[in-house]
Amino acid sequence: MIKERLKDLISLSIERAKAAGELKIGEVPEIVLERPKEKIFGDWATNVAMVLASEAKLSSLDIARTILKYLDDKQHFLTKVEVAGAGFINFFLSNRWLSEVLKEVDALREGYGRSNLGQGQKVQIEFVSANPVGPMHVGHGRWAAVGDTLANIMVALGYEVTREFYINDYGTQMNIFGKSVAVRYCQLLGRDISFPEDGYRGEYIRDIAREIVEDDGDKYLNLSEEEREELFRKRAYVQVLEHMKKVLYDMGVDFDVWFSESDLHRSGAVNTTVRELRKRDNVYERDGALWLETTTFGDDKDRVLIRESGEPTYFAADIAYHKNKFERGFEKVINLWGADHHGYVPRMKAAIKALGYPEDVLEVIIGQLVNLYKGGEPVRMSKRTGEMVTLEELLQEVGRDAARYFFLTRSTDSPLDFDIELAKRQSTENPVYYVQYAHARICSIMDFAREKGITPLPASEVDLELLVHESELDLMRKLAEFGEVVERAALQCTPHILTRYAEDLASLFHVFYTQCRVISEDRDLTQARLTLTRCTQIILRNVLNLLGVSAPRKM
RNA sequence: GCGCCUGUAGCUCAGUGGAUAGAGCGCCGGACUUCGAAUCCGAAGGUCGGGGGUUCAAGUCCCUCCAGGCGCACCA
Repeated sequence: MIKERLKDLISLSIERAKAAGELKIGEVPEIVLERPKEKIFGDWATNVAMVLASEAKLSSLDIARTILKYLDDKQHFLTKVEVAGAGFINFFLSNRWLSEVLKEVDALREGYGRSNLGQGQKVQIEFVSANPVGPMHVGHGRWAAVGDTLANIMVALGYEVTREFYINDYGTQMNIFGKSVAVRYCQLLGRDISFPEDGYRGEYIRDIAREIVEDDGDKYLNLSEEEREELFRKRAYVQVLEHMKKVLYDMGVDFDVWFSESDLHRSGAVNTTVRELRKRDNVYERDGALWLETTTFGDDKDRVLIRESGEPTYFAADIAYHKNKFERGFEKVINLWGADHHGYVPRMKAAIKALGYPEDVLEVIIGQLVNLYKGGEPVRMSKRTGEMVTLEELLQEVGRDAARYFFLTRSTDSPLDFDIELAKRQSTENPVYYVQYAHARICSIMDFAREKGITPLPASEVDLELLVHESELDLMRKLAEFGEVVERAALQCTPHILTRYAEDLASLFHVFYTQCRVISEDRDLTQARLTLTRCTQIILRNVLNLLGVSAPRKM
């Protein structure tokens, strides 16, 4: 890596200056190299002179000049080094290293951008985990896109990733769900009973009931209320779950594990977990309930594990779930939760500590909510009235590529305003089409070359030093950044930076295309530019692939 | 009241403690006899919510205030 070579070069220079008595400092600090925002400041810059200023009791400019004086570029991969601004040292690399980048891209293809950073570390990413009592909303779509993309990125970096969906198929809401379907069923068959106050009022409940009537008629009318509710709960649950799987699959998300909360109760895992917490002496009884002392591990109040009624809480099951995750050997567990659950984080972390696991094996990404708009007007959504736009409808309206891409353009810390009208109306100006257009354009150029009887040569046989135009160099520099961007997206859990990268890359290609003719009479230059074009195509595909967005040949 | 997130161009948002704060959309003006004009070029547009502090350097870190969102269950 060029960056490491530069660092060594700088360290060495500082050592020499020290030895010569021109810099009176202790240890040579960690050399920080950054990519300047402005290319007039070179390919890389370091702030080390400014960092040393106070210690060496010299102006940062003087230090920078001293470092420069002792810099020894034996290999001549630098074309220029300068001191600038408040004491930056800017490094300008020869264009040869950019040619090397093209050769690497061309050789590695879809492997470019991948690495073994993760070293096979076992990571579990739990996301979406929507309650199986109704259709998913657009917020779930955001977590689906973010979680799946993060998983793609981590897989590319050599982590062993499991995508997991936790099914909350237990507890009061499931009972209410069964009851809601049962009441609608009876109503459809002419019984005059009122709908429960806390029931799910969505139209989909009626649809499910109607299907049951169509399939089996009135044969469940004679069952007891309890029997009917239980039967319908199971039947409706399966239907809802299958539907969620289908919608997520249509969105390109394929979970490895669908983990049932009920199983934790059935298998006794919840009881075992509570017993272990008891054994560790972190629980106590009060008001007839069993409490976990989460406050000793950073929570602001203690939490109930077993209710007065003897039923374990959702929290107790969730602790058992996380214990199960660690028992399965995951070294890192990432949960994506909506902002409406952020208050839950300290208690979950506390529970993990209470079980004796280190706190940082669990990382919770809190994603802000999605606000839906239609033509500038907010769309009111309410679970109670059942008035909502489902993820399925959104996908049908705007399409998978646009939906995924849109969900990934913003930081998870920012709420996402999703205007359906806008997304549809702007469909041709949507950034996703901008990026895809660049790819389609490249495909078209490659076809054109073939029609002209030109066979593109491998990068290693092409004179890439011919690529000297500003737009060519800019494009190559952007290609060179890809690996770092992918790594940063993984380490900071910020998949959205990939969409920005994709747009930058597409933009630089469009500029290059406008300013440089790819296929011309100059055979060597044509080959060089075809190589650059092909490498751009490869990276566009790689980044779109990570985002789960298609790279069309034609649009 | 307490906690978390947010506040950056007309709008929607980027911005790993560094140099002249960026992009898309919108608005205005240009560019197709030649590889895809779903493109490109140019112009306009900013007290980075306010005030303190840390630092050689703050949109970024700390404190405080203001505004908005979301939480604060023996619900899930």
